[in-house]
Amino acid sequence: MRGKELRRSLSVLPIGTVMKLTSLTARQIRYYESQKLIFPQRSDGNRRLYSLADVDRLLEIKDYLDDGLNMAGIREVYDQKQRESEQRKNQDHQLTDDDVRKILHDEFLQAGGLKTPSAQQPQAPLQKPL
DNA sequence: CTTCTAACA
DNA sequence: TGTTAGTA
Repeated sequence: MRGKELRRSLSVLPIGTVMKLTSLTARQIRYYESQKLIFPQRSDGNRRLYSLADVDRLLEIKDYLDDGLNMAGIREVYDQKQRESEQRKNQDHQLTDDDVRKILHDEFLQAGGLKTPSAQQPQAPLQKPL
């Protein structure tokens, strides 16, 4: 269900290939990395290895540059998106007061033997959908 | 031959 | 950003 995302994240492209795919110079690609806009992996003898996701990101960076943004500005955009996705992760694992109330209530019924664990229909989900 | 880091007539 | 030097 996500084999494609996995392959998009596989870092196997040398900088030379990325140059052709993005029309950027090696200098620029390395510079953007120094500005923390991309994080290619390293391998072999300290050589940079890029993923297709990295290539897309570089293409995206080029667009932002055309829109007049500087390195710091682009980084803020990505930092912002990263913070938003982190909040979503926490949100999924945070139970609302109502959820806690329901869980406690269900456990109480089970402990009292007034209800069979098999006939559990209105069980509170452990986590909410996105 | 390709890539890397560091540096600048 | 370009470019070059000296490596790995």
